[in-house]
Amino acid sequence: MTTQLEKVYDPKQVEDRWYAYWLEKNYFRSSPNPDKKPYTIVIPPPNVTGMLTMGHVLNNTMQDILIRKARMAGYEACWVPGTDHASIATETKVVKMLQERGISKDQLTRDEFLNHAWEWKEKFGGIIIQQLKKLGCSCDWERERFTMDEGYTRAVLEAFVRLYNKGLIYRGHRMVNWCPVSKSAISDEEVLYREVQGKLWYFKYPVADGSGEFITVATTRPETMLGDTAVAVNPEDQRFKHLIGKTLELPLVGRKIPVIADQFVDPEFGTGCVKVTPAHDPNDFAIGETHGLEFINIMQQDASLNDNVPEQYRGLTREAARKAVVADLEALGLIEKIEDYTNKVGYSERGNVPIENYISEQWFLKMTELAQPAIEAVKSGKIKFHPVHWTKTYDHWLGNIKDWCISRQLWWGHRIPVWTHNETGEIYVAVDPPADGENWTQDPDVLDTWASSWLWPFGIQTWPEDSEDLNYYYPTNTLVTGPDIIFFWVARMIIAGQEFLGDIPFKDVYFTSILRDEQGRKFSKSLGNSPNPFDLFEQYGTDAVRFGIMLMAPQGLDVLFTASRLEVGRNFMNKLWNAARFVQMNLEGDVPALEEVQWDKLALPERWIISRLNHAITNLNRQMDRFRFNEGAKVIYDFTWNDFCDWYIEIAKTRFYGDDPDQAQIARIVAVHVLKGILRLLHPYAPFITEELWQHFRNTGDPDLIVAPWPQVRESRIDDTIEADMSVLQEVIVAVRTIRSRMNVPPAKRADLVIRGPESATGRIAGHVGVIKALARLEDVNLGNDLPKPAHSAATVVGKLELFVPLEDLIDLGLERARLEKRYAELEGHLTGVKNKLTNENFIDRAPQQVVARERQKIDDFAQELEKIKSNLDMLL
RNA sequence: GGGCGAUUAACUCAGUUGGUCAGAGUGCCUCCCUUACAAGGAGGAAGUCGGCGGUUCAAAUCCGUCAUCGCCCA
Repeated sequence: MTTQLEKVYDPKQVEDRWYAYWLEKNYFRSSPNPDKKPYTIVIPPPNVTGMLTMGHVLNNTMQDILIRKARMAGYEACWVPGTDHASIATETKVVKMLQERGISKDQLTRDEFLNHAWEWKEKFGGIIIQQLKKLGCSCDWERERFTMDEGYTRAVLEAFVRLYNKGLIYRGHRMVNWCPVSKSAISDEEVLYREVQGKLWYFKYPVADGSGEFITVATTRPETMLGDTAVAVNPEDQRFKHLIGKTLELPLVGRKIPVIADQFVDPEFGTGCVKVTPAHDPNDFAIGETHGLEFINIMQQDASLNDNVPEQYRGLTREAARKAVVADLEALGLIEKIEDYTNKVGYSERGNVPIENYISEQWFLKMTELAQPAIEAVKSGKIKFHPVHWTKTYDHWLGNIKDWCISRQLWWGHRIPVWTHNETGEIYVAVDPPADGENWTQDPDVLDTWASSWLWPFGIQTWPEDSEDLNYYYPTNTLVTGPDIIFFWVARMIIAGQEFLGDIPFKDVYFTSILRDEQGRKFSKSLGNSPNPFDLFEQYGTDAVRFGIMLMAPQGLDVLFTASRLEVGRNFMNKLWNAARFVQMNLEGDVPALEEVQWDKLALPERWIISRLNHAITNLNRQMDRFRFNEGAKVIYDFTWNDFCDWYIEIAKTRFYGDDPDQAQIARIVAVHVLKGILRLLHPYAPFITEELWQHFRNTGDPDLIVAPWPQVRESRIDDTIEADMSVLQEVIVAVRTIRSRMNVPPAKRADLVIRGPESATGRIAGHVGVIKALARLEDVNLGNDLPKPAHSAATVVGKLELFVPLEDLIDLGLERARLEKRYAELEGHLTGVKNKLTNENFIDRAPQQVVARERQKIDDFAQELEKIKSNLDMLL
């Protein structure tokens, strides 16, 4: 028991101090302990260039909750942090930084560029790690990893070599998604499709037989016609059968191209004739292969036109080329019409420009075979998804998986470990370069970043070397991540775990909500609608932000985030603070543990609050076990605010200020016991304030809260009879308060109360008249079997009890009648409903006995209350 | 085109294997600066559980269908 608490909780005084203390005490540190079960989480490694967003706050708070609870519950809790190197994003930033210094990437050698990149990473990378510390994350920072660390890099290369040796990796000229900004291939998953208002241009291609006949094709991309090598029609299409096999002359280019027949062509679309550009469209690529067409690449890496087009178009951007082609065809009278057309265009996720379909030589990973164990792992329930519906999305993707393009034409990343002999052309694939390096040339490409982060759950350990850590911590327990990377990362990690370790990487996957603003728009940099977490920490306190966002994150739905909703969190922290402050004000010296008090000395309210506490522990455990972070927060909130503050503390006041020192001491013991229980339960959600308060209440020998034991449920302390009795007491108090309020009795005025009812009912509350008096602000309270209704009194019914509050001349008969009539009408409604049920023979026959009995009981209760209300109503007339 | 999800009070959400008078927070109304907290306390009003149909003794809950909104895939 140290110094008095301030009147208002001030997070700034508290947060950094405790974080530093925990670090100093090494509480986040984990090492294999054979006496404990491990509980492991690997952080979804944020981008090394990244800054903390509200999405990170949501996601990492959940991980911290899980890990802190596990630590308290006696697991060897280990949360491994780290960052990933984010090939494209980082390289883009470094290129931009160099540009600002007047350096272009082309002027630099690869090594020079990488030196700049590392320098940049050392200077700016990892800001987000510091930010996670502000959030309170209890990661084992000594285990922090970066995907381009030396050990991790070896793991990535090892994985490549193993897959290559199994024949699962191949190199080939394929059509890939090409980002003209980063001048690199990207995977299917990195392409985002957007609806674009475009045009459909109808071009006339002349038949090269001098007949003057034309074929009209429709296209959304005029500039690609410079690379056309055929026109295709459906073989069944009567309109064009006669043209199949004929030759066309491609306008502007003059190339002779055939008319071919292919089932693929949809006669309904456009004109039923399609231009075929095998080098720049995936469908046309397939047609080109079937029909042995010429593949003419007309673009350079930045999507400007190359030398395979007529001179006047060379070097034009695709946009300029489109204008030029349309204008030139127009001039030749070869445009039949132009229509408005909405289509979906693939955009590069990083470059934010339309991608090109581009043929180039790339490395691919065969996925079909690898996917099978991953499908099985989830189907069999070895890995559980929360919410479960994501399994369908997962199954569908893996069931239709295509080969993965894993090479990127970048420098920042893991360089593909393949060397070609300068003379013999021999291929060498290994983690380490060939001994006679000068005779070999290494593949210039780097691996897709996801082809390194898919190893994360074991790449952070010593893999491929075996070790105690790897064996102890793998498989990990829970992965918390966003559903937007279910394919990019989650599915691939499962594949990698099965492939390289023969075991799943984690047992549970929790998919977080996606954060949106009030209008339902995703938070994004470009919209500028994303709040800065640090402003929120400043404004509300970190605990309040953590708790508030947990409270507002629904299951499997997006979060409509508004900062003002964090007020609930702030208010709650302040409420807790003041409850603790009040308890502390009433303590005298050390408070013994609850266990040292004889149980039968505890009165109804004390037994009740302890029963409620045990309920709260049970409910919180249950909600946490099923990853209902929002429901868990609510359990703590409701128990603390409603049961503890609104009821127990108010009752404790009667003990503290009463004349029975034994009861006062018991109330102190119970209040401290419950408060410490709350602090323990809340700690994972709100680590700072709880640790601070704990230090004011800890007894000698208590550990720090972060490592204090998680509360155990004591089944024997959950007592339904006690809870039922207490709820009668509460109902009586609320009923009197309602009468007072309705009858406009001033709060300061003490009223009297007569309680009439059978001994069986009055006996249960007779010992608690003091509590009723204090909480309902009463002077005299009389209980009895056949007390008369006092004159001029308001009446109400609680169960078998009739309550009368004498109001002398204050009573407003109109108000009282209205109040009783309302209740009367309600009861009649319920009674009719129940009667209808009970006169239904089918119900009596088929519903379970208990249900029927319950309805019979209800009919009695309603009828009795109705009777009492009616008689009181009659007396008013 | 295929799939997934949502629709419950003015707003944001709970509602477990179908069975108390459908709940909470915010907001709203009334009263109160009562010796923990006005970031508070007490009380109150507020719902055709998206529509229609079905199963059942009984449906917010299960089934079908339609509507609206959102997401993913093609």
